Amino acid sequence: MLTVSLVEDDEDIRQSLAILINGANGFQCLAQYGDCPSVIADIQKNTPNVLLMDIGLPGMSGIEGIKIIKSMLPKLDIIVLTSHENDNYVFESLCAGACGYLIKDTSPARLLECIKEIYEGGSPMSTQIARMVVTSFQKKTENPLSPREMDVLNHLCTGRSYKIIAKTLFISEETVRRHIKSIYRKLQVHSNTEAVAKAFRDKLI
Amino acid sequence: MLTVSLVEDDEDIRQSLAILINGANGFQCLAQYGDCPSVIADIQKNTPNVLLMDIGLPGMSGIEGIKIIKSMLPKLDIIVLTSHENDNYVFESLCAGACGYLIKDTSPARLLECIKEIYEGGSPMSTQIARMVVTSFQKKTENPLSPREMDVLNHLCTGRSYKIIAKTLFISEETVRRHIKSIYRKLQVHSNTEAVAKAFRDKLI
DNA sequence: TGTAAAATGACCCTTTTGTGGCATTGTGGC
DNA sequence: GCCACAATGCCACAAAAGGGTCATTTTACA
Repeated sequence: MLTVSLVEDDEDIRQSLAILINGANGFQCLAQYGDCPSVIADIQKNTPNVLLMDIGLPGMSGIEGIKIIKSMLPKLDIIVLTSHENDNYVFESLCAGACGYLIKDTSPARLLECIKEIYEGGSPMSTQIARMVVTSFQKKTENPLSPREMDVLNHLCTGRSYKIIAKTLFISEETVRRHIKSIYRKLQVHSNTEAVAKAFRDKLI
Repeated sequence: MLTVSLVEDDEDIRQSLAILINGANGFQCLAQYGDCPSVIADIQKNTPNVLLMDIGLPGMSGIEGIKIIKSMLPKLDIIVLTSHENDNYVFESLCAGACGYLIKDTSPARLLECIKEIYEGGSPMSTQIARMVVTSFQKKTENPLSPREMDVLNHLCTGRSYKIIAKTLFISEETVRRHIKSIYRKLQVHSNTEAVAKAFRDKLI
């Protein structure tokens, strides 16, 4: 028996979901919650196989809730079920620890299938959402830095000093310094840490 | 008419795929290649809507090939079609620029569906592969750094000097220095750039 | 209640960085 | 051939960071 708990502030939707789950063969709705604090208080006593949660909740945001729940039960599979296919919500939910992301117009049959999928180690999401995720994975094709500057930047990321970088690349320390100045100008930063952080955020490395 | 080109070293498989695609309504196989150099040489003259490629190719690896092709045609949709569901291949392919990842036992009907999906802005992949991608997205739940150390690290990532961090956090510069020493010890690094790089790689921030 | 970890602060000294300006050589595109 | 840009190099000085060693207070947990 696959147990599912629900977090959803809309009474009607919550009831419908519970009926759907309890009516399906092999599924059982373990608990229902209307907000984050209640699920956080109860989830360790009543742990379901899968948690289905809305993120547009009153009070504490669902994203925050996911983070807290995940810190308590790292292995719990959480599916976000929301009405908006907004980019930020998708990324924030997945970063926070959700493993699946569905929009509310998902058909009942597909919803049950997704619950089964996540339980079996999958990550159900629409193919459009998968594209968002994959795209954010990929390195930038337009890179303002020259190949040599990338060399220097890569060495910088491993914590090497200018002196060591110079030796490694067979150039003088002054040239390393020159490349770094150029990197700072192009990335619009003013220190090595900021350059490294920007390089990671912009997916240059 | 949706045009598809193939990169696959196995003559038989390539022929079967071409027959499948040409036989389907609304699909056309534009070109076939047996290795990366040939597709790289020809793809700009004969650009398909979707490129279906194996990555276990003789000579230049498919991953390298994808990088080069993507740098020439950033908007081309590439589906990796491979026999192994190996973690590294998945990540490397997606990082290199592939938008879909299918294993070779995908049914002909599903394959056509996937080609259509990627063309329509989706990212076809199995739900297990989606899980790998999503997992690699998520922040670490075990974080060796204390909350205060995380504060300092976050400021470090924005390129702030110890002096500024001290002012912002209402502590002395010496305490900032102390936290940083502690961060270095825990992350086993010896410079600010290395700490920032490790924090990003370990998904602490 | 004791102990460990977190958070705070200080001093000293060496090394590294950031920034300013200046200059040469090669390479690819128009 | 000219121009932009990448890549190379040098000097000097102020600011920042790294690595020691020292210490106190609070908090959390067994």
